[in-house]
Amino acid sequence: METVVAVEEGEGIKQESASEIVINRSDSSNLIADPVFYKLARVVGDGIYIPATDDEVMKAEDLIDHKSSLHFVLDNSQTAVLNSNDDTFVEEFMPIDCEDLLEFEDPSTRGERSDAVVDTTVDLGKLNPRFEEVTRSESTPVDQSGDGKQADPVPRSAESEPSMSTICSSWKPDFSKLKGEICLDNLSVKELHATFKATFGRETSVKDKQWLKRRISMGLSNSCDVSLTTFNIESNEIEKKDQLEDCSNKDENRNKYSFTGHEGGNDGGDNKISLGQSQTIQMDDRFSGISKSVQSGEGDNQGNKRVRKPTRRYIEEVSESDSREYSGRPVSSARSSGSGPRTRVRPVHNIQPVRKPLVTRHDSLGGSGVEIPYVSRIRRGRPRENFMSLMKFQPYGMGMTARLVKKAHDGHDPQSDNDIGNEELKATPATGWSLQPLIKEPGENEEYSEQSADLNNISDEGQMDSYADVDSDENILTVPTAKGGMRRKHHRPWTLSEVVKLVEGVSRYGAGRWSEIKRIAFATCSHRTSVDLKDKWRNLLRASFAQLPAEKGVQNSKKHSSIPIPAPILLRVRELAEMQSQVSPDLKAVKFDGHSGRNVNDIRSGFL
DNA sequence: TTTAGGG
DNA sequence: CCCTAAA
Repeated sequence: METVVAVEEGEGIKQESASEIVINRSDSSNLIADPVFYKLARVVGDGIYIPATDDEVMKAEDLIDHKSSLHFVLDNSQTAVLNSNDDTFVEEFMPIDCEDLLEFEDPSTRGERSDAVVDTTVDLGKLNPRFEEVTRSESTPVDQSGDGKQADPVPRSAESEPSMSTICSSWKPDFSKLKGEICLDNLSVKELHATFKATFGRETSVKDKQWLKRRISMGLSNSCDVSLTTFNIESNEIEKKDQLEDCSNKDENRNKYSFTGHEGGNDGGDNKISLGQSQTIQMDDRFSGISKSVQSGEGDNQGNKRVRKPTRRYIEEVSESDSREYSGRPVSSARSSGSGPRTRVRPVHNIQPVRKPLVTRHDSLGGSGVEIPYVSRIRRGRPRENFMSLMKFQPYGMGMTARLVKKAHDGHDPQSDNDIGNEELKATPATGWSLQPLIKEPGENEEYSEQSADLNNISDEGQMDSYADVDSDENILTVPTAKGGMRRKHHRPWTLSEVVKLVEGVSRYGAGRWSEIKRIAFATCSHRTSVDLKDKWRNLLRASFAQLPAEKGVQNSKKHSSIPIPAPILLRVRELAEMQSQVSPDLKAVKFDGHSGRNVNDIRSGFL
């Protein structure tokens, strides 16, 4: 039932294309759902997984299509199984206190999930490639006895999962509130690119509309912790490339991704994205920071041997090994383990820990594309709330993985690996002081936590927000822009997913409870202070009332350089504002022209 | 410390 | 985004 698609690469990471795609399919045919789990990743010499690039993902998808007409089954109730990996992951990597979340949880939805929700999972592979496989492969070599047994329908990886899903399952964003529909289908490739960028904070060169749409929809649906997201493809099949064109032609207009979910129901907020013709993707999404309660100090001992934290030594080695350029794969002690790259999978952590002492980062601000030296960060503001808890579990900043994700635009660039490396270097001073375990100094701690946060982001489909993450940190300096102006380094554009999280947060807690929202929804985003949220909300409000009337281009104003915010989001913003009486009188005038078919009141029905 | 606003 | 005032 689980299929791992891996692209293996030679050690020289740079030799990008020398990779082969390996598909291991272990099937336990007995599983009812027979869900197919695809994970796509590149395995480098050390056995380290590198997140697949967009291109790779595409290739893999094609490959999959051809090879077997696997149909992605959706039905049934194997949810737990599929999610298990994610949960496990979360358990270990996202040790955030869940209490707050629970607080808002609707009791009625609790515990219902098992029967009500059916997350059949079809991981298209692009979803969260690396974490999953890493996680599971470590404990269970693919296709081994554990999984294959009939007696045990549930993959071993599921062992420790239940708790999480139970606890947090109900905590999902309700996209139901996004009444508008996101008509990705109407967008041109170019527009899709813009949206893609807005969503993930990075660009892509993929021209495939279908792919872009899917990707974007996924990105929208899950904000940070994608690891928890599962998609359901009800149509049985995922249309592949052949269809690419068809889709664009036939369903150009009617094919829309719409968020319609219903919160109170059984699914407790599962969201569905209707793909128009025949596909329905169900997203089991939750607020970014969800995590299971992590009280046990170790949190990962019980039953999971899956993930191990990198040893300090490892980290040190890595950092020492290269101060020049990140080759893409840490030297890693892992190497010594020796078995074939494919068989031995190193814990994700190994990948990232690299706090490379590199010193520059490519900055695209202002379009000048300059290399900017990294400066040690100065802690600013408040981001620190959840850090302790985070650090507790992942002292070494495993979050790096996230960075591994290529932000590469589309993977064509042979150098992408390097680029990534550079980005990763970012906050680490050349001195390497950051190597020391957390608990050092405020600044450092923060960094670690940020990394953790990054992890979450990545998980989803691989790389959303990766760009943003990289960019974050404390680059307080200003950067020269092409135009000659000086721009603040700090500004990190809001990604669509962040916006969505914000909106969700406001819907739950209400505008004004910024700190709450920050804590919960942005727990994993160390940047974005409550003030930032507030400011962003202010902007959203303005934007929503300004642009809605036109209700036109979802993201047309290209001139505004800033990321376009999809109309549906703005709509939601407006609704929330209205219901919360945040609307200023003058703006109100505009709003009553009757668009919203839905009553604003039900927006929060499940909450407050 | 967190909010609300102004810059 | 930043800064500041007010709570």
